[in-house]
Amino acid sequence: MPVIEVSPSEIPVGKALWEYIKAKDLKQIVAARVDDQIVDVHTPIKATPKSVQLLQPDDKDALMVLRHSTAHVMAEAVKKLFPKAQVTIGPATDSGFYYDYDYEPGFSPEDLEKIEAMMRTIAQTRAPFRRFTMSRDEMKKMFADMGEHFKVEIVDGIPANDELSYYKQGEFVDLCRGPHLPHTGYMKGLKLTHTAGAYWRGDEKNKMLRRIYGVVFFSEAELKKHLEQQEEAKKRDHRKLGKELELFGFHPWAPASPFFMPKGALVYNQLIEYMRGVYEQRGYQEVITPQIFDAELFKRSGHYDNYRDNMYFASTHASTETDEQDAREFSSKPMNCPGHCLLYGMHKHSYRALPYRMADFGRLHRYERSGVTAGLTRVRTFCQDDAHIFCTMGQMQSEMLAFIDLVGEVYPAFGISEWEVKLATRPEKSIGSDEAWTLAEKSLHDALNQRAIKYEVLKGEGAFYGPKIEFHIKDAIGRSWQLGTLQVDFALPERFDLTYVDSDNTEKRPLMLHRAIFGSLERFFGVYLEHTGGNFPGFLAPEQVRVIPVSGDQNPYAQEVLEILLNQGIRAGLDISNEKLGAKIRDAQLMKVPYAGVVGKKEVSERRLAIRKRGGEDLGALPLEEAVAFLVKESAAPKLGTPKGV
RNA sequence: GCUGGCGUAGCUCAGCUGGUAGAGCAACGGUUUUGUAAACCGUAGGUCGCGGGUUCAAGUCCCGCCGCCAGCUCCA
Repeated sequence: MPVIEVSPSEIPVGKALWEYIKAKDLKQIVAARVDDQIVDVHTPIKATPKSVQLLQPDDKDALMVLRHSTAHVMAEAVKKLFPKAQVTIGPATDSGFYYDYDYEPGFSPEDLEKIEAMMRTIAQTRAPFRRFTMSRDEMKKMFADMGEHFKVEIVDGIPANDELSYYKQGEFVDLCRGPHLPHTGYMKGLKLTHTAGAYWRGDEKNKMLRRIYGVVFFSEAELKKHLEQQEEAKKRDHRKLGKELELFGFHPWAPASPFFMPKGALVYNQLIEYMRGVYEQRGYQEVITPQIFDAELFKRSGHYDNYRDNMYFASTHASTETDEQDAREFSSKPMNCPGHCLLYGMHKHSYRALPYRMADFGRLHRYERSGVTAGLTRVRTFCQDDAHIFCTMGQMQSEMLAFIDLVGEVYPAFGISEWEVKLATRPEKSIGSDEAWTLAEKSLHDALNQRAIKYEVLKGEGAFYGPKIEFHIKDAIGRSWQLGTLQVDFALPERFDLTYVDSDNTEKRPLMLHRAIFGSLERFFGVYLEHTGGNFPGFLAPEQVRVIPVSGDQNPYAQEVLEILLNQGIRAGLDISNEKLGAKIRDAQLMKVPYAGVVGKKEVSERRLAIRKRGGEDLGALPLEEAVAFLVKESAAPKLGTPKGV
C-alpha cells in the first residue's frame, strides 16, 4: 500500500499536514501528493486541495524525496567535517544521490567513512526539514554572508517570477525547491559509494568540483538487497565474461580496440551471418568499400569540418618525406556513408531501381577520448550492421516504417523485450537547410506516431547531417546504451550531387536513410553478453555441444558421435581429457556450452546419447538419431516473420 | 582530455610500517579409467605495467609516462 488517500475536506487549510498525520497517529509518511504535486508535510496547505495522498516508503516518489533529503544531510555532514568545502548542487538520481562540492584536497575513501558516520549521527537526531521562503535579494545576501558563492550564482539563474525557498535541517541551510522528508530519521540503509570529479554546471570549461555519490533506502534490508544486486551485476560484466569465456581481450598497444579470439570471432561472425539473412529477406544489397580515403572525401561530406576530432589521419612514409606531390592527406573512415555516396554516384539510377538499400560491414575507426572508452561498449574500432537506403521522397515514410518494424522483430529474436526510443533533433553544428531539417524531423515523428511508439525527444542531439531515432537498451548494471538508429539525411545526396532519373525523365535528388539495428557489433556483443550472462542461445554459442565420454573406453564411440554432429553442421567439441566425469561436466558448464552429450557403457551398447542441458537439466539418454535431430534444432538461428510489403 | 582509484605468474589474489617474490586454479609430465559442477603426485612459469629518482637496500617511498576501472564531458 504505497499511498493513503485522504479526503481533502479533512485537511485543515493554513496548517501543516504533519498535524493531521500526528493526530491520526499515521506512521511512515514520507511526503504528500497534493493535486499531483509532491509536497513535504511541514509546509502549510494554502487552499483546500482537490486530492491528497500521503506517500509511504514504497512509493516511487517517496524514494526520490528520501534520496534528495539524504543529499542535503550529506552536505550538512561535509560542512561540519570540512568547513572550507563550498556546497553547490545535490540532486536525487535514478539510482541514488550525489552532491558536488568545491573542496580542494578532495575527499579520500577514509573521508567518506567519516562523512557517512556523521550522517548516521544526524539521522539519529531526527531533525525536521523546514521550508522557508525569502525574497531574491535576501536570499542572495544570506548565501553571500555564508560564503556560499555557488548558491548565489544558482539564485541568479532562477527565473524572476519563481518563488525562492530554502530548507533547513539542524543548523544546515540549503537553497532548494523541495520537497523533503519530515525529518532525518527516515534514512536507514545508507552508503556513500564513491567520489568523482564533475564540472560545475556540466561544462568542462568550468571548475572541476568533487562529487560524492551515495545510495539510500528506507531500510537496511533494502540496502543489503541493492548491494547484492550490484554484486550480481559485476558477475555479468561483459569484460569479465569475455575473459572467462575466452571471447575477446585487449592490449595496451591497441587501446580501446578489442581482439576477438576464435570463440569471440565465431559469435561475432554469427551475428553478421544472421544479419545477412535478414538483408536477403528485406531487399538489402551488401557492398564492400575502402578503408582509407583521401581527406577530400571527408571535406566533401562535411566530416572534415564537423567530425575531424574523432577521425584518424593516416600518413605514409612517402607523404612525410620530401615528395610534396605525394603529400595527400588520407583518413581512415569513421563512417561508411561518404564512401557509399561515391559508390552510388558511379552509375546512373532509375526511379525503378529505388530504394537502393546498401549494406556494409566495413570497419570503422573513431578516435574517442581516453576517458570515455570502456570494454566493448565504447571502442575506437568497430563495425556496424550499417546500411544506407537511397530512396525517393515518396518512399521515405514506408522505408522508415519498414525499418521500425524490423527493429521490433530483431530485438525480440534475441530475447530483448524492452527498449527505449529517442528522437534526436538538430544540433548546433550541422549542415543542410532549415526546410530539410524540419521535414526530416517531422517524418520521424510521424513514423513513430503511426506505430504508436512512445519516445523521448533529445533536443539538439542529432547527427550533424540529420535528425535521428535512437533505440536504447539497458545493460546489466542499468546503464543505457544506444544500439539501433535511423537517420534522415538530405545533406549528403546534395553534397555528392546524387541523382536518379524519375518517371518523367528528369533528374531528381534521392534522400538517404542511415540505419543500423545492432548499432556497432562490438557494443551489441558486449551488451548482449551481459544480457544473457554468457549463456548464448544455441545458434550463437561458440561451442554448441560437448561430447563427454565417461571413461577412456568410450572414446571411439564419442569420436564417432562428434563426427556425426560436425557433419550436421553443429559446432561440437570432444573432451577426452584424463578427468572424471564430474570434472568434465564442470568444465563444459563453466564454458557455458548449451549441451553436454555424455556417453558411457550403456550409451555405447545401445547407440544412445545422454543429453545434459547447460544448468543441469538431464534430458535422458536418447537414441543417437533422435539426439542429433534435437541438437540440430536447438542450434538453429531464429527466423523472422514475413516482411510486410517489400 | 579532466577528477579519483588501481596495475604482482595465463586467471583469481597474498605480500604489515622498505630487507632482493608466494598460494589456488590453468599449463606441462606421470599415476588413476572414472556416470552428471573440481581424483592424486610432480614439474615449469614472474624485467612485480614502463622509465627515472631517493636509499646500503624499492613490489613496497617520490616523479613522469602507459594501460585499466568509476565518474565528468562526449558518443555507435
